[in-house]
Amino acid sequence: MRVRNPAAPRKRPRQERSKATVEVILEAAAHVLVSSGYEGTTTKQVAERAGVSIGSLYQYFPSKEALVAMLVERLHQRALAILSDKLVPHPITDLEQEVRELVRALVDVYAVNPSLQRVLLEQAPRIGRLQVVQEIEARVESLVQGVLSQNLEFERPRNLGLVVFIIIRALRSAVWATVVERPELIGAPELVEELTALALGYLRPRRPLVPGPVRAEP
Amino acid sequence: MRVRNPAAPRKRPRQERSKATVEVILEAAAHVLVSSGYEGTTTKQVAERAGVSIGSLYQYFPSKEALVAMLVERLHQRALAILSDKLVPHPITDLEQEVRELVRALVDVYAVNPSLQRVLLEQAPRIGRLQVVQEIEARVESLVQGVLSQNLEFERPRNLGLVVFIIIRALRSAVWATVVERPELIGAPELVEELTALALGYLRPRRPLVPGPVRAEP
Amino acid sequence: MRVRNPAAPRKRPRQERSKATVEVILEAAAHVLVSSGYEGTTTKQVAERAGVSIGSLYQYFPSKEALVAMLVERLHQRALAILSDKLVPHPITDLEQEVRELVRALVDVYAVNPSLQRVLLEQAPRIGRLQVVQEIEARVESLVQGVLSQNLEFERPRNLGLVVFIIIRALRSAVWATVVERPELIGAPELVEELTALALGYLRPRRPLVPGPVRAEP
Amino acid sequence: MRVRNPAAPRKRPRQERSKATVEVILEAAAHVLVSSGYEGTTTKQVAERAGVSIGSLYQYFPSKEALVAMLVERLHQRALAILSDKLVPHPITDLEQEVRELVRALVDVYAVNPSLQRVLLEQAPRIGRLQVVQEIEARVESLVQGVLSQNLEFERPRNLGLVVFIIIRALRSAVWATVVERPELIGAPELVEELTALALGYLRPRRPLVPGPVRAEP
DNA sequence: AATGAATGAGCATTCATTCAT
DNA sequence: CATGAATGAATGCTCATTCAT
Repeated sequence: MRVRNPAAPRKRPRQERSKATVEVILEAAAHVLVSSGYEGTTTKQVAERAGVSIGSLYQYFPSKEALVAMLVERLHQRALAILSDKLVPHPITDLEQEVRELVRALVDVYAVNPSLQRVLLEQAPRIGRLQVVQEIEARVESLVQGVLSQNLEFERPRNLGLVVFIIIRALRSAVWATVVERPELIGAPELVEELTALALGYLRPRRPLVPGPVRAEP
Repeated sequence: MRVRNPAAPRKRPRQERSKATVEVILEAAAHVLVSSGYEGTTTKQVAERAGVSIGSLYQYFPSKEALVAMLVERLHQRALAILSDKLVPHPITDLEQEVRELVRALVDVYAVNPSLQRVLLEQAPRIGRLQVVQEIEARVESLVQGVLSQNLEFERPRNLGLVVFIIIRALRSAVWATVVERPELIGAPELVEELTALALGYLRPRRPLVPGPVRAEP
Repeated sequence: MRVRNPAAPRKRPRQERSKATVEVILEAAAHVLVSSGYEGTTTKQVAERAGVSIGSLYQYFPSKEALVAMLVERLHQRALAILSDKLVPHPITDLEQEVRELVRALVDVYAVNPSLQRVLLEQAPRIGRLQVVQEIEARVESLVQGVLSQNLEFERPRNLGLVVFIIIRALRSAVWATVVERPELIGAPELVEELTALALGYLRPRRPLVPGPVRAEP
Repeated sequence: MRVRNPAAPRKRPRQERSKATVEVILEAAAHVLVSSGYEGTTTKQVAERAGVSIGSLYQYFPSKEALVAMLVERLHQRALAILSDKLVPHPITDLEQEVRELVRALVDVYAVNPSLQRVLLEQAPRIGRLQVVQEIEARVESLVQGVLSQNLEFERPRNLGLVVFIIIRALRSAVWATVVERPELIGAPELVEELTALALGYLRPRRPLVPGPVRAEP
């Protein structure tokens, strides 16, 4: 009766050689996943590309799933680190500027190895729906809702939950699509401006959030 | 040894019985794909569910890939049919109403058998990137651009291509996410209103597109 | 979730070709099991020896275990058929003759392909402890006990259950050992005589079971 | 590529520490063999349970087979030690008593760690047919034959070799079966009596072996 | 000696596809 | 045209064994 959780790394490597091997395997896995997709990726391919034996791969990752799970976990830890700073509840003094920065952070998150993210998030079965992922999704949503609820007032009654749901999906997908289909736009100020306009135009608060010179358009 | 293009249907069935068999196989394939995912689907399962022999399946589809490709093609043809009506170049008299209807059409497109669309669009490797699909994508984009370029004038200079790219991705993903994650909202007028607001807020033309009473908010 | 019983044959072959394939596979399996032992037997070896592809083997037997289980079942069905006739409860008129015949039947059972029986009964994990086997063991024991309890009277009080347990093991192992270690003795009347003497000497009833000429030794 | 005889221990440990390590490994091996069977036992498991590295295990045993062989050898040496005392050729004065003691010795031999004996004798491939084992088998057989030939006279002409062969197998298997299937009977005087009866009833000499009071039953 | 990371042949099993009937 | 038996390359994974440290 082997009941080990197949998505847990087999051992925490302590020695240098081990750590290096783990890294080399993870890098190879990322590469192969990108070029072959989840199902198309074989542990043998990964081992070969990593320049280690198939046995070594299984020394550190008890299954193909565990290998991919480790990659997914790393990905999300990085994403969370980038986003959580900006999403700490706080009074907003300049909505436009804050949205702009959030958009920039979002672009940063998705701009790193998007092909890998695609495979990991879309194709990897269940793994993409991992605990960590769910948590982060929910957390981002509630952070955004928290920030908005304390700082916005709409012209008409709106379901804030739905607004948050929509704005997150809209922004994320627009960024995502840009990264995948128009990578040359990454880093262009124009992209950030347009996405900021998308968000602000949608939120469209009743009155300027900051006292200041009257603006033609709130 | 694959020598033929494996994504082309082996024959155009002309006889009634053949046509029926093809339909029955496609239905079975759709069903199995939804319940087992792309890689989890076996041609044998499909043949069994269709009530035909595996040999017959291969009579009509030279490969598993061709079978799935046929399904993808039909999906996109249906989507195109739904959308193209609304996207014929024409002078816009009521932007808000047109956008609302486009949003409704979009919801209609994605609300039909989303589980199947999910499998077909997300999991099926390369097939999702089929020629037909690319063409339809491009066509929708150019239709939207055509409509907008003849009817909109922005407050500030904007890259219309980028605007179209972004608005399409934003709307499409928001609809898609709703279908997948909040299916109970499908059909709710609230959803259509919010998505319409998303689009209009982003486009935000300088002045009302139609002569009429001055509105506080364009 | 595949929960098929792995020891059940995958299909009941109805067609001639199938039946022949099954037989050819079972023969090959028996051969390989004898020469390589249970663990040493690979499905590939079996398929090769049978002259069929590995895929065909799995068409008829869903696992290595199922393949061996089928062999075990056949073995025991044959054994039971041979023994059950002699063990129907009945009044014994000539104990010596009956024991002699039972011994002959026992020799017959174990004389057929003993090497295979050895592998199947000793090495095959759990399979050897299959339902059928347990049932047959118990049935033989109770049949023997039934026959003896109605026909024997001992000089001293004895635990009949233990007597039956011992006599069955002693006889069976002696036969078994002969088959394995002294196969040339199979069929020799001498062997049957000695084994009969072993059984009768152990049972040693108080008085002759049949009226007849006085015998020096009861 | 195995070049050395894989069943020979790699070195004769001379130092205390080495000897202790060997013992600890053997104990661990015994334990793991019992709980996992021969094929289920991995050298890694054994090393871990022994608290030594896998490298150290291979320092003392060149192969898994050699490790098991050492255990088998020890088992048989112990058995031989127990039995050979009773089997030194000597004039028999009280056959019944001698047989009884031999039976007791036999029970002692098999009653110690029967689970391990089972694995070692039944499952371990070929190892069970080791040279040492064969020798011991033959020696016991000849010892028994020696004792009997000098002390017994049968009513009818019998093949003494066959008699010895049968009685050894019958007794041994009955004891073995008891140990495995009815362990609660080990140590019960009843068991020894029945097995003694089995042996005496089979040998059934023409006349009492010792002068003394006439007995109703030899 | 001791360690444990690394090795890789080998295994049971699956499934898209072919082709004789 | 239909059938389904047959095919066999390919996969994830194990474990006895080696060898650099």
